[in-house]
Amino acid sequence: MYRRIEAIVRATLEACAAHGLIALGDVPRDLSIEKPKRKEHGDFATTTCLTLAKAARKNPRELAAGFLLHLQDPEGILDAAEIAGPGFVNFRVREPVWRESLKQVAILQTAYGRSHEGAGKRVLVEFVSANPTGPLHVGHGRGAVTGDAVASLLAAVGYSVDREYYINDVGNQMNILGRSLFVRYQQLCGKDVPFPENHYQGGYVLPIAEAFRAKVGDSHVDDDYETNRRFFTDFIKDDILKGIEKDLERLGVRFDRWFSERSLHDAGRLQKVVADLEAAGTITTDEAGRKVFRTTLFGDDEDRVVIRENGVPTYFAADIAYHQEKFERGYDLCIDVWGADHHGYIPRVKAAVQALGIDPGRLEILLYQFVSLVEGGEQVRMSTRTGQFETLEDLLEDVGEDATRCTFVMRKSDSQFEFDLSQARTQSEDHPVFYVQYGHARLCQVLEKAKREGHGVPTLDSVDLSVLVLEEELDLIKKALDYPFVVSSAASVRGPHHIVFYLQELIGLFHTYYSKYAHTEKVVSADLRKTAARLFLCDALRIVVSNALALLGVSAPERM
RNA sequence: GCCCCCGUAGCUCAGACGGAUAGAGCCGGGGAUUCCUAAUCCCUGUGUGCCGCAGGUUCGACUCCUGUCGGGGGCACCA
Repeated sequence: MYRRIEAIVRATLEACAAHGLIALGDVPRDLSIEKPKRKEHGDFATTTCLTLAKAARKNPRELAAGFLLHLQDPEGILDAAEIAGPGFVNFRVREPVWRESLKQVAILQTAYGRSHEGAGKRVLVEFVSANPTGPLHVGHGRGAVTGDAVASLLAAVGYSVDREYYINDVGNQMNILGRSLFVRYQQLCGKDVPFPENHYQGGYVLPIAEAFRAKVGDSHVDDDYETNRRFFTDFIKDDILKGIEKDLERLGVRFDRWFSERSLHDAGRLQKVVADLEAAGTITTDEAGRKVFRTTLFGDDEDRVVIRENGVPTYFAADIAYHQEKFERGYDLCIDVWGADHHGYIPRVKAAVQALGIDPGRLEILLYQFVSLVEGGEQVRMSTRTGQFETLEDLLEDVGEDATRCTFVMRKSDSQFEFDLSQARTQSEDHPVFYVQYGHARLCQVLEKAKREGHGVPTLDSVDLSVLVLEEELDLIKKALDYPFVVSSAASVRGPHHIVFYLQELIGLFHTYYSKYAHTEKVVSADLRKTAARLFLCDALRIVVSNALALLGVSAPERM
């Protein structure tokens, strides 16, 4: 519907230009069709007459009058178009057009809401990518849900999307982790060794040490850790990764690929990319013998070391190679979902991408702000190293998968929010997600009941929607028809939270409708024409809600 | 010191490109169920929401610019 209004406005503007009212060159590409907040202002409104007034050197209202004079509505979908306020033009779409349009939902079914804006483009969303040094905590949950929902949104608007987890399985943290295992293992074997400072103290290491001992016995107690490092790090890393995968699976997050940083090292990609950039002159060797990437050439604050004096590459070096590798795989767009603590890292990665000859616009960094946990008014500090954190698993256990996902996805990712754990646990049954799910269940049960009484959802040709004359019914139709637009705009701003708000509004309208007419104009009644039309409407609503929930990764129960 | 994000109702948050009277949910009070699910609905609440504050741009600013205050985060040869 939005598109049809846009077409009318554009055609009208062209007609205006033909009559010399405005210059065609002044017509913006984006016509700013909006939905008025107030119902009296009609179904759609445009502000183009206000914006064009200046260039046309005309009074906005006068221009709007000219606009109406040349109104192009060949399909005759408009009921009214009028000037309002300083120069708005409000449109009211004919009711039969609205009703008829509802058939789109039934025609498209699960494809309703999808579009082709991203058709032919491949995008890679890389997210979570938490170091495999401990279980996922609540903060990671936000990154996981955000990344997953954004990926789904992009897929819904036609992109071919892959989800990827980058495993930082190289470096000092791995080393410390391996030693944490080693020492715990030694302690289990009865050896009195102190637990080193700054190592992973979390309780989760103990069962891993036990499993390790169960597997290898006491034979490695006296190993020299340094020479046997890989043995320990691999064991604990694999174990932790398995746990991470399990938590994510439970959250409904599945990756197409788990990409190991080590594989980049093993394939010699770091050396290669460094050599290439050296040849290009963007990496130079300094007086101390370090190789430095001159990211300042691309707008970074300072140059960044990629190969240390001792020849060991930095994490950044791996990241350059990783991004190069990602783009080489043929993605048109790469989205990295990072916690806000990494924001300082953006300029150098952008610089790297640019130095590699890739348009930095093809790399998008989506930051999500931290979740600050509050328990009974007290701030809960989180640290993997000290083992103090609320795990994602516990949260899932306490509040459930759907509420957890919804909690994260209903907030704009770049706003910080306070998560009250005690409140989340005690009030989990009041969560907005259930409001929406209940609405879905209610729709299903109405359809179910109708079926039991011999009323199926009518076919497209047989249904007569003209009997849907109640104001609430038209409101519902309009809202349902808004869905594709909501999906596109949510996708373009990478903001899945818009879907949640939309769902609440849609379901709210339905609950109101349902309750208001529970005694008078029920869906299933003796009036067969009304019953058929209303079942058609309910089924359309069910489709919209179910599609939207699927997009968010939240289940759509048929009964509750 | 420099950089990034946030600041909207008592609380948690929306507010798409600058537009008409800035919205939800939660919380408090009252009511609705012989009838498609009451995990729902309806009414209502104290609060004149100085949209953190002060300027600026504009016909018009919660939205854009500058400054300022408050909160969070960053400023590694850690990942």
